[in-house]
Amino acid sequence: MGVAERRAREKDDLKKKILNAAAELFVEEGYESVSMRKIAERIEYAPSTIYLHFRDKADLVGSLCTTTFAELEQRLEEIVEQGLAPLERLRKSLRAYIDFGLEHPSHYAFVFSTPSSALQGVAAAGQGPLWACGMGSFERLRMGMQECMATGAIREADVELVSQSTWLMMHGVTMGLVFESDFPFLDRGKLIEHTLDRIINSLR
Amino acid sequence: MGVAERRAREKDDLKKKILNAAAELFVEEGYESVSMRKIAERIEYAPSTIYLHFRDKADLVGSLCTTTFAELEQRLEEIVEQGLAPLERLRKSLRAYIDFGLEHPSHYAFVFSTPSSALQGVAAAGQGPLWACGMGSFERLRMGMQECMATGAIREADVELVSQSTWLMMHGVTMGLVFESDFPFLDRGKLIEHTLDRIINSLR
Amino acid sequence: MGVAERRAREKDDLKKKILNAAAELFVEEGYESVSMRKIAERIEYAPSTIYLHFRDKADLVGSLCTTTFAELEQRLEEIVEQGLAPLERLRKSLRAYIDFGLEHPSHYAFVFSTPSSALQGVAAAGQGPLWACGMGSFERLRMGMQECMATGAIREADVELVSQSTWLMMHGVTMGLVFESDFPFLDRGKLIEHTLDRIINSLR
Amino acid sequence: MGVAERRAREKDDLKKKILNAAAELFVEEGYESVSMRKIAERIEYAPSTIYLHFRDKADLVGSLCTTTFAELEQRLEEIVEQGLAPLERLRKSLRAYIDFGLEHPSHYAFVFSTPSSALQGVAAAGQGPLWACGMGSFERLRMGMQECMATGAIREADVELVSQSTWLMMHGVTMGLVFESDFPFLDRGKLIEHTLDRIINSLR
DNA sequence: GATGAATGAGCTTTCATTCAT
DNA sequence: TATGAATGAAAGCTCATTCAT
Repeated sequence: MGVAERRAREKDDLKKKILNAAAELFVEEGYESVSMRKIAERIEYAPSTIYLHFRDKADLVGSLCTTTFAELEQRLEEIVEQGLAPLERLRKSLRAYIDFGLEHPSHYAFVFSTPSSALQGVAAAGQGPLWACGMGSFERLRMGMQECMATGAIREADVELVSQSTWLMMHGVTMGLVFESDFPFLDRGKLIEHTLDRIINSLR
Repeated sequence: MGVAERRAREKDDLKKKILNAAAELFVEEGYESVSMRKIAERIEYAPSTIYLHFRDKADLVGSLCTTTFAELEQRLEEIVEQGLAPLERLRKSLRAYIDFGLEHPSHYAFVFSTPSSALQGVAAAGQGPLWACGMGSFERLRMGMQECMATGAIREADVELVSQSTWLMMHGVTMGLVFESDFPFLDRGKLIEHTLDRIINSLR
Repeated sequence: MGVAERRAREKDDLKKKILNAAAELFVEEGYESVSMRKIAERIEYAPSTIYLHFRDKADLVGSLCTTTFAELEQRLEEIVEQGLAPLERLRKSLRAYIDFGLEHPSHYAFVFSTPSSALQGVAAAGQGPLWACGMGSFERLRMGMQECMATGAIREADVELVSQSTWLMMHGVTMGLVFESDFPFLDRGKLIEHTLDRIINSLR
Repeated sequence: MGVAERRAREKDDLKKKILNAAAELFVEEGYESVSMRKIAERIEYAPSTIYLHFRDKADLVGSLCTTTFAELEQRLEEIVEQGLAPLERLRKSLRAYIDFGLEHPSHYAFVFSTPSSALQGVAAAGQGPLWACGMGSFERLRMGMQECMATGAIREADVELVSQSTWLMMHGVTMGLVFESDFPFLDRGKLIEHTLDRIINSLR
């Protein structure tokens, strides 16, 4: 039994290793130029080994997104559980979103900068468009927004409109910092806080 | 002399033809699905002919981006020439930026979501990172911002900080709308205007 | 002892199970589309288990052919035992040969249309060329022929020549019907009987 | 112009070289284990070069059959033009059929021993089942048969039945000699003539 | 005796690129 | 200036096989 458990754990470890290598490569080199071979090379396994853990490339990519955003959702969940005031909770969530992106630049960039046309197979393989796996998190944003309005923390407005608009701006911050990493940005922390201020303030 | 001129003109014509064909394919199918072969086919020349005008694919694509972003700069230039009030001019410029992105989604996405490491050639070919071809436009944004502060149209602040922050948000709107084209966004026009309101208001 | 016996029986059982599964797949999909994996799947064992019973794929397929052609020989044997008149016995044997081919098309085709060079293993594995497993049956044909001549049922002639010639024609009927299964043949039964008439008559 | 002609000739030569290499390999190793790579290797070209001459594997295989049987048909045509007596012409044609097979064992064997299941692509690619390209020759056999009956050279009978039956036997001789090349056949020439005697005699 | 993990060789095909003409 | 022929590298994926457990 101990043996079976260890095996299962090892198997899972390798799966994660593959996912991480894939995410890194996707961002370093762009989705299209990442091959199963390169992933295998990076983890120093034979290409065919990957197929023991993922049905095909689409399956791998699908898993990548799912696992990635599951983690984001969990972080947001944790913030909710802290029982903060609505506006503070909103701000913390936004900040967590950006931080998540900066900590997982590969995953974030992959999900949001892979043209869906390049991923027909992935969608076909199962879960619809890539961004779909981020919907849970978006849902949370919308709820936070609603709550803020309900408690008067921010101005009343079309929740959906405000949420989408907010996400777009947040997305810009994350993508910009993740991708244009060699752009001469000012101190990132300051830049993020300043932008959060603007985003939040424009809600009042 | 007349002969030499005609030749030069013809040479230039073909170069433009190639760029146009590439741009079309680029828009229709995205960077990775554009092949030298397809470009050649579309203009009814042999693939090898392209190499008489461009060192390689990266060179071609690089030219494409430069040319295209030159257009953005020109649009912003035209807005400047309209002699509007600073704030109005700023807003028009921002809107023009987004519109430009939506009209050239492939180019925009390519410039801002292609990791430089995926393009051995483009950078090597000369002009540094891809986003560099957008620097002229960023410059204009900064100038507009400065002018608004100078005339009191917006609050005084660190121009660079405010400009970078603004660009990040603008970038989010553009990238979001360009990339997640099947996300159930509300009416795009309304969404853009609403977000512009927020961005501008948060400057006051 | 009882234990050892049971084990031996079980081992043999699995071997047969493997052969049966292989034969089924063989018939359903043809030699090249049969993979060790598919065989293993069908009997619900791990692929590697097969290697405990057969040296390699060639060995497995070799066994398959041997086993199957042993059945042909047995059928011919049974006909001999029926104690018919020589000519009638000859005809029945010929018919049995064709029927056997039509009932085991994959095996028949495999044995007679697999170039030995494609099977490094089978020959190396032991019994020489694939067709060798049909030699026993050919032997019987020759004996039947001889008997017919001895009893005056057919014209005297070079037994070997007549036997080889007969086999060639028989082989054509079998292979033709087996392989060109979508050729618009007339009623197969009639076609076979007519051809048998010609083959037999040309012996008189 | 001379240049263009030479080029066209060279191109054709290479195409034929590819086809020959393919045919050889198909028979030496069996259809399924022949790869584009192996074909390329044999003619000492890069695999990708083949694709300059054939759209894909199915196209190559299709061409192989077409060209092969075109030659057979032409040989039969030449015999018709010799203006022989019907029965003699029939016999000569049958002999030509066998000789053709023995001279092009690779092509013959390929056409008649490649399971259609292995060739879905080929059929899809165009000309239906592989044997279809031999129909022209079969047609000629039927016509010869009819003529023999009309002139009383052979017994009256169902032309289609007799033709199919004859082809089956002929096919056996050809396939047997081509494929079981290491079987201890008697002198091939004698064996063929003897069998032809039997086939022809059984028509009277 | 049986297995799961892993591998290496192989497959068809596409692509950017070169070079003699 | 323009081309056609050719190439080498790479892609995703499958398979027979091995080996430690």
